Amino acid sequence: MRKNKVSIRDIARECKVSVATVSRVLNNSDVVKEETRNLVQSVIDKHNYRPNELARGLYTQRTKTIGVILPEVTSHFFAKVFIEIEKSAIEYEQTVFLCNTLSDNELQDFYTLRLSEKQVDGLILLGGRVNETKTDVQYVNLLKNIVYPTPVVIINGKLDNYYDNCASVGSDEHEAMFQAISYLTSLGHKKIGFLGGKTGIMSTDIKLKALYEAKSAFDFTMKEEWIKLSSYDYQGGVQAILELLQEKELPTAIIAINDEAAAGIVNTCIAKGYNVPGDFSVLGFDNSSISTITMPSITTVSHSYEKLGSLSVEFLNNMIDEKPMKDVTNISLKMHIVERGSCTEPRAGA
Amino acid sequence: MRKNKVSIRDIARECKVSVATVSRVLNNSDVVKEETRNLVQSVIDKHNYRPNELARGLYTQRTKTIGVILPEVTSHFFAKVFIEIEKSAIEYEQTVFLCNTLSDNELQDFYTLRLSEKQVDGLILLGGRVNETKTDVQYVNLLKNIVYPTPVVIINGKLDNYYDNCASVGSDEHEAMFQAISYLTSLGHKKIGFLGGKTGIMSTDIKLKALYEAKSAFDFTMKEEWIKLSSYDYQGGVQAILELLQEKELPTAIIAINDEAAAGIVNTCIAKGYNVPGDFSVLGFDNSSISTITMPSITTVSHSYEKLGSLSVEFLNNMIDEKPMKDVTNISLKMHIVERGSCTEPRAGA
DNA sequence: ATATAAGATGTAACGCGTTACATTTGTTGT
DNA sequence: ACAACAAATGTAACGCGTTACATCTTATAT
Repeated sequence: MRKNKVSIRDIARECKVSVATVSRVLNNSDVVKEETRNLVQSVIDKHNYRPNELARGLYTQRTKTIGVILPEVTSHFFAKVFIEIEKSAIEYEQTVFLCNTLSDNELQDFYTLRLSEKQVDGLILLGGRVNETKTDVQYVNLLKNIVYPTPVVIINGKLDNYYDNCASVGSDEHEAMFQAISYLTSLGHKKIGFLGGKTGIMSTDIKLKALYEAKSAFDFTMKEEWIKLSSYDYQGGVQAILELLQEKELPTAIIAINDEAAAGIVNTCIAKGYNVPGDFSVLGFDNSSISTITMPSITTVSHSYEKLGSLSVEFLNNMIDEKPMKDVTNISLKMHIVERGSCTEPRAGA
Repeated sequence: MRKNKVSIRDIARECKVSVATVSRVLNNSDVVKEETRNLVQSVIDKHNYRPNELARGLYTQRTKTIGVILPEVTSHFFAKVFIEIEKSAIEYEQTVFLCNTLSDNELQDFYTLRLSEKQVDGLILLGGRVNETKTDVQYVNLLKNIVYPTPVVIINGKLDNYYDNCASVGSDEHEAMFQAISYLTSLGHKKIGFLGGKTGIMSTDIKLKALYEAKSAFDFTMKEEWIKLSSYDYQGGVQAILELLQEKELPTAIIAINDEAAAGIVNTCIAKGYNVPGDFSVLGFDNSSISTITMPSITTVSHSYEKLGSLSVEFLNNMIDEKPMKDVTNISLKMHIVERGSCTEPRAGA
């Protein structure tokens, strides 16, 4: 096997000291004599020597590496969370593998396995097959059999009844929906519709549930015909609003499953000659970049991205270091409204 | 040091064979007797044993891992290229570290170092401090001193005069600009402006240069007052078009530095009561997701994302495997126009 | 039946940094 | 000057998979 760059033994030889001493210098052990340390350090610098993290990890059983598995970074939501995860990971001196499953189960299995073989210290799962509505048994078994005991954090999901070493962090979309309705009713809206999304997917189910529950807490009407499900993207919004516009009676405010759908709704309304927010106030979710570029820009309920990232990394590292997590292994973060241009009071008499 | 999961020695012991034999089974060596292979495989399956990639990499000097360093995955362009890189990497059985520099030089240095310590087989640099217009000497020295001889691929940049083991892949933005102008003049436009971007940044400089050069090849006029530089984002587009609208004479077609700026231009024009594409045809670059959601949607010059990703990974792996690269170590890919709604022939008499 | 080749498996060194433990050097006390 | 202890450094095993080389079986040839 061909020899790699300079190794710790090369440095030791040149300094006429043992590898242990060089290692001590590398790890800032305080037992090394100042003089020796200087000598060793100078040789290290001279050769630009950097310890091989593979060898180090092999012995210490710690790679300072974590894996993140999510559907697609091209989605703004995932990209934002990822960036925050990375920012936090850096504080723990960790580097992160990013794996995009493209919503393909096989690919998710494959990456999970790969990351495990690469001895990641922990795994963060995002938007995958484990959420509050459903748990993919097959995938959970993979985790149990192969990745255990590597700690796992689920973002917007829950797993602790199935996997020992895990925690979860998520946004409280139920409460967020209440905030949304509170906001719209306080503007004076009494007729609220809901567009986009798909049943069976967590964030749709949660929001719909909250919508029904909110009826007793706030003063508004919400008819079945004002709920049009479709999908999570721009086209989903377009399709849903087109269906809604068929109805004889219409709501004055529309809550969209997310900002992409909201953008489709806003643009379609305008194309059809309606005024937003004049005829319809449109409220989105997620605070995606798209929400700032439509005309009007979209008022939205935002995740606490930074907290989402930092808490998941913190939880993960608590588990990695086997620190007691107390009772808090599952946290729901509050979302918050970001006011922009797509919501106002309803037109008088509407 | 506490013992990790099952190791190859555990498997060997249970099978009463040597570790070499187990290793042979793992690597599908054909010298193992069928019977032995079955025995070993059954024990491997029984324990869900997976070889430790750290140990494997330590010996083989190959981690099957590559690093990608870019400014920010939240930018759609980078996210799209990244996804394509990952898709190709999987074919080489490689997993990828993603590092976001947030355009911070120190962070870029830090990650470069980290990836090198982690013994990545190769590095892909994207949108960083090495491009065709400028080369950050300090960073290049870091590469030379620390990461060498690890191969490096630069996307949209060039480095081969400075670093031995490198290649580059990029989009031919010069030619793309000619395509853009050819397209607009063929629609009948004779007055073309250019908005957004910033001199000193490669893609602006290249496009401007092409714009001037195109004057002799196509029949159109382009006045200095129709060039308004600003930045690469939505706001940059807004700002540039507002400045342009101050001029007494206006172009009929506008080329934007990218789709984000184009979106700002389109929305601002509409807000100011102009019609797009009626009063102004607006042409963007990059084929970002934003180009499909404005009204009208934006006609754009797209990168060949898939090729950008696959070629950079292919080049990288050629270098990793020390395959001869022939003369081709720098490739410029053709861009192509994606027609959407923001360009038509100019209004009669304009 | 014996030599020779081919097939199968084992042995041990290797890649490289870390650390428990052993050994050497230096210091303080009397 | 020598014990007793502290400080500094060295030795070697370890983490774990791979592979060159050695050894042992079994098959083919004569």
